[in-house]
Amino acid sequence: MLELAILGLLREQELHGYELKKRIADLGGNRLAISFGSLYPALARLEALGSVKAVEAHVAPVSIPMTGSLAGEAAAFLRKRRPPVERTGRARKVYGITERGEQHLNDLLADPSLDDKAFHLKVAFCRYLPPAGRLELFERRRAQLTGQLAGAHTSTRRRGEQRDSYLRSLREHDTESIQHDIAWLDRLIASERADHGQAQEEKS
Amino acid sequence: MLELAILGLLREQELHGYELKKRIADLGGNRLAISFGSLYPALARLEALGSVKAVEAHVAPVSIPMTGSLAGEAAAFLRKRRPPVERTGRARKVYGITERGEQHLNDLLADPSLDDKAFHLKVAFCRYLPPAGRLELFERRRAQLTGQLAGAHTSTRRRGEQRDSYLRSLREHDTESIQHDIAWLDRLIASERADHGQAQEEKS
DNA sequence: GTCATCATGTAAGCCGTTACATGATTGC
DNA sequence: GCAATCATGTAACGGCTTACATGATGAC
Repeated sequence: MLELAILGLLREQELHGYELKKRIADLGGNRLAISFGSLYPALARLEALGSVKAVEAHVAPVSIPMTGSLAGEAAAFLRKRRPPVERTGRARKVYGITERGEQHLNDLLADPSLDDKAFHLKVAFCRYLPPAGRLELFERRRAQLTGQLAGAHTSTRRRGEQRDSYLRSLREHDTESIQHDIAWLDRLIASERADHGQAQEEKS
Repeated sequence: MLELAILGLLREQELHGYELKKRIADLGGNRLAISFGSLYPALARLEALGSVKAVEAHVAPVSIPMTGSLAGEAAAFLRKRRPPVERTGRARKVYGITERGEQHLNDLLADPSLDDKAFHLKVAFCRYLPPAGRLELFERRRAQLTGQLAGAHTSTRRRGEQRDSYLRSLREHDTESIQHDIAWLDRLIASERADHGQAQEEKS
């Protein structure tokens, strides 16, 4: 979950831990906020796995031109030349995603777990999935939600349930929320299929 | 969280572990499902704390009349008299809430944490809260959600954000969902205030 | 000169999970 | 007789949190 968020964000741009934390938090209106105590060890883990590696910061708009790719040795040299005292607080470690990391991200996006948080993240990064993978993701989630809706129907009306207006209101609101989610998924699915159809046409 | 669910359910009726698990799961359309590996230790913990105690099952509509309180010794005796071979699978341990447990439940309902799951459970059992506590619960949640909405406004429009239609759609849908939640809370709050007003009138 | 913010990390602990072990009852 | 379901528990492990430790920079 955390790793999905990290890799997804790094895939777009190199970032250091502190910044990653902020981005992850606002990736889901604070619902996905995580602590440093889990972020830094996660980064270390990903680095050990080779999914991520520390790189020189070309963070400030222009610090050293750096025309695109500047291989590992040079980057490492530059990083070591200024351990303390720069222009920033305690030395930042800027991370970038590796090729292995991109594969790792693909794996995480494909994995079948679909709890609320995981699904949110997967949608946030589903642009990195092939169209078929996206469609499958949306449809799996849809099936899951319709299942929950069916469950709500049959489970309703236990003793008490009827008398307690709060519980009744809660269930009603839940049902509406799920239906709202399903309607949204249906729009996503429809537009995905439309794109797919278009792509097919262009091929022929 | 687990303890809140257990105490909330036991406050209404005595139940055994296996049944509790099912009830907890459908208290939130499977979003709150928990495993036995956390349920049974939690029950043991609550029993050790004196919030809950094992009682004789008067589970089948009428088994033994049991006029109200029948103290621990007798209950234990009855329970031990039939370890295997009854009418049920492996001997069930039926739990009931104690007075300490009711206090414990009140404490848990009052505690300030308000993540999605905790809030869901608190609403499910808010009938056990005094009217003022309910109102406070709803309003704290409302404030939290409006905060998230404000955050979404300012954080939008990072690089990429604009171009990625999935991320845009996700944020849009999130915003709608939160607004839907707030509207629901507003109805709850209004009706709570109406009840409160009525209660006040009746007093005078 | 002191406070807020930026920045990285470690250690202890909580709360939950999966996997395993056990066994009785019911229905086919 | 065998599988599904009911029923209770333990052990190992995972992922995240809080609290702590450290320190630099910039603003006032």
